[in-house]
Order: sequence, then C-alpha cells, then structure tokens
Amino acid sequence: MADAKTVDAGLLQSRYRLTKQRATVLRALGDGAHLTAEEIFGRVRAEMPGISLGTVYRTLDILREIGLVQAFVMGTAAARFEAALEKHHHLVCSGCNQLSNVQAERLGSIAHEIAAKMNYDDVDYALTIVGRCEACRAVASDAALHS
Amino acid sequence: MADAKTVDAGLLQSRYRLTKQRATVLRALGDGAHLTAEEIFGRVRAEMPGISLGTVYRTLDILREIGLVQAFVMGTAAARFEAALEKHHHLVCSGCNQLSNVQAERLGSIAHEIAAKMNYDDVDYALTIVGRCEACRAVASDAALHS
DNA sequence: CTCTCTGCAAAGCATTTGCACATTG
DNA sequence: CAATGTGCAAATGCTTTGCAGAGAG
Repeated sequence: MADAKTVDAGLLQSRYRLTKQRATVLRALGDGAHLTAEEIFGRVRAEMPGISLGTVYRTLDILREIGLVQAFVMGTAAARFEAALEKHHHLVCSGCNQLSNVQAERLGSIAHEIAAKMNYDDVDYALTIVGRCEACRAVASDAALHS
Repeated sequence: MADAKTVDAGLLQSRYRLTKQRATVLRALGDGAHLTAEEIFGRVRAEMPGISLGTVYRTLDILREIGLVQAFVMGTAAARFEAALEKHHHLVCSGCNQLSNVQAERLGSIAHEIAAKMNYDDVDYALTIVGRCEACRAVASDAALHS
C-alpha cells in the first residue's frame, strides 16, 4: 500500500510540503515497528538532532491524514504509530501490551454490510483482539504456584 | 450480560466492596448511554453531590475489571464508558463522532481462530467501524456546493 | 517572495495518585 | 475493628498550540 517510492509521492501529491522532517519520520517507521511518538522522536533525532517532539506529533498527524501512517490508541499509555502497509488488524497481549499484526480478510464484507445497513459510507474498520500471550500465561501460572 | 440484579452481585462476588458510589455509577449507565467520565460524574452528582471525579474514575476502572463496564477509547478525546450488556461492536462517525452499537455474530470465530493461531488465550475482541453518517454526508455535499 | 513548516516552551486535558478521614463487612 | 474506599487537590504524562524565525516551492 505504501512502499519507499509512494511515501514521498504521497506527500507530494497532498497539499503538504515534503520536508526533511517528514521524510525522516516516515523512514523511522520503515521497518514496520509499532512505535510511540517518543520512540519515533528518538530514532529521528539520531539523524536530525534538532527536531522537536512537537514536530513529530504534527508530522504523524499529517501522515495519518494522508493515509501513510496508522495510529493505534492504547488505553492510558501513549499511542503507537506504524507505517500503513497492507490492511491488517491488531492482536494485543493484555499482560505485556505486545502488539502484533494479523490478517482477517473475511472482515471486510462484515464491516461493509453493517455500515451499509446503518447508511454510513466512506467505511473503514479495525479489529482489535485482546488476549494473553504465551509468555504472560507462563508467568501467571508460575505466580499461582508460588502463592 | 449484566442486568440490574447482577450488578450488585458482580460487586459482591468480587474482592471489592459494594459502596453507594459504585452502585450509583452503575445506575448512571443503566440507560445504555456512552458517556465520558465527566458526564457520568454529572449524572452521579445529581443524586450524590459530594462524589468526586477521582472516585468516578476509580470506580469505572474497577467495574471494567469486573466486566460490568466497557470502555471505548476515542482518539484524543475522553474515553466513553457504557454498561456491558450484550456483546456488541461500535460504529463511529468520522464527522461527528456519533457512537452506535452494532452486532456482528460472525466475528467470534474469526477472532478466536486468529488468537489460537498465535497461541493466545483468554481472548476478547472488538470491531470498530468508522464511516460517515447520513447527516455528515449531507453537510459535506452541502459545503461542496457552496465552495 | 509567499506560504507553510519548525523549534521552543508553555498550555491543555484526561486521568491518576497521596494522604487523612469515613465506611464497609 | 481492620481493611477498603472516598474526597480533595496536586501531580502526571501525552498531546497540542502560539509565536517568531527558517525553509520550501
């Protein structure tokens, strides 16, 4: 959905300017990680020491608006951002908050059906699955033994 | 999933005490509304003027832990809470943030399949559909005409 | 050259928390 | 009574914003 080439093109085609900061923020998400704004700030600062956290937030907001970045809002903790590659959903561990990407092709028709029934258009959808990962399960049963 | 009776029972069976504040907060959500903590605070204060917002937050947290309340985290805005009645999902308007409940029975098997594949247990899932409601669509096309 | 963007630092806001007193079971 | 819960108010932490100077097209 957005490879290295479409990244800059995406900005150029939008009403936004292509600046070093924006390109760098996008590159920071290039490895598909789910990062907080602060973590992105850290990565970006490595090659652009003068950048400010405010700019990172502003940039992420723009990139999200254009569709190049996807945000995942955690409960209380900081939101996590990732490059919008292919459509996917999220599996979160209730114990350690580990975030994984998962596919769910069959979802599209379900979501669109529901939206149509309610007379909504411009439809998008996101499935979040919450569960306990293997590691956290181990820790939990371990704790039970020692109590 | 939680009618008037199970409400108090839920608290009693838990490791938490049944206090007036907790019962009142639960009652405030009795009509199925999606309310922010501040709005709940307003409702509760009507019949319990001395209650504090901090207590509302603490109570909502407990009720969520017990499973009597479901929280829906909006992007930047305040989270919205509702009584956990039957399993359902959310349809949000991207224009006005109107939040509606929708059913999606077919989702369960999909979510569990995915979680199982990743070796997660204790699975829950939530589908959020985002779209533009009829009213906002009308406003948008209206604005286009006048530009 | 003009319009947009950025850095900086301060503000905003939802939510959390420490502490002393009140309540519950 | 002992353990929990509550009110109050201050603190926290993520995110946003106003402003003046810098940079893109």
